[in-house]
Amino acid sequence: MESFEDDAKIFKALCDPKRLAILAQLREGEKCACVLQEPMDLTQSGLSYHMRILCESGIVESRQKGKWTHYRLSEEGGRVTVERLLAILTPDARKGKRLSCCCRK
Amino acid sequence: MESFEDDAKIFKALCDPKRLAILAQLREGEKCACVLQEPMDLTQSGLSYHMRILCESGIVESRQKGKWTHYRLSEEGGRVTVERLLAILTPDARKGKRLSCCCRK
DNA sequence: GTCTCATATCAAAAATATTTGATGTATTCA
DNA sequence: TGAATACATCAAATATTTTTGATATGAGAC
Repeated sequence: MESFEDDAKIFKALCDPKRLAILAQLREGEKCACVLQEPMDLTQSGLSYHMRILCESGIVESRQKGKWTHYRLSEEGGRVTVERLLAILTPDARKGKRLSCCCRK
Repeated sequence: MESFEDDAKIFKALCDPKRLAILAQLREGEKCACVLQEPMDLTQSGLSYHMRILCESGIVESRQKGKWTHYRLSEEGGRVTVERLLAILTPDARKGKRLSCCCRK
């Protein structure tokens, strides 16, 4: 079972507008860091910081080729992310659910 | 079209372990604030802060009943959240995609 | 009406995340 | 080999989020 911290880390990757803008670029296909940085309001080290968060969440994968780093959406990472989201948001069907009663006292 | 900020706000609700723990409680069904707070390491105002973020994201709905506030997962909010996640993570199938070439210079 | 309870809101403090600029490390190219 | 390029990493500055404690609001009980 995933911990709340592990799940939080996945969704942390998605909660920043700049990272979402980066992901939007990656939907078009694999891109290297310099191409990703070009249209964005980010320094080189700023981009590197965000790419690390995206990669550590599992949502993005990277590949070295010579002096370039190429980034792409991870199929597996996306699958896990959707799976975790559904697990978090799907009501529990178990019997004997506690009611919303506040009159315990 | 959703803005990156709007989407970020949705996922911001999911990127904190305490909020994920609250959502886990709500999977069991509707609960009032005092019931939610009981098992958590949160002050009353701390819970209220997190509930606001969850409600503003659309993922949770609230209902007043006398002096109690009852919270529950929003079916519509969940649907929108999954939809946005898929939109963000699904590769773009458009023709003419830019390649990952770094050799522009 | 007054009292208590459940919750929201506010401002200050504390914690965490992001940005920035400098520096380090490979790698390519001359 | 030495210079330039692409990127990562680090520490300090800045910005944002979360926590805390005090106070406000509104409902029900008395």
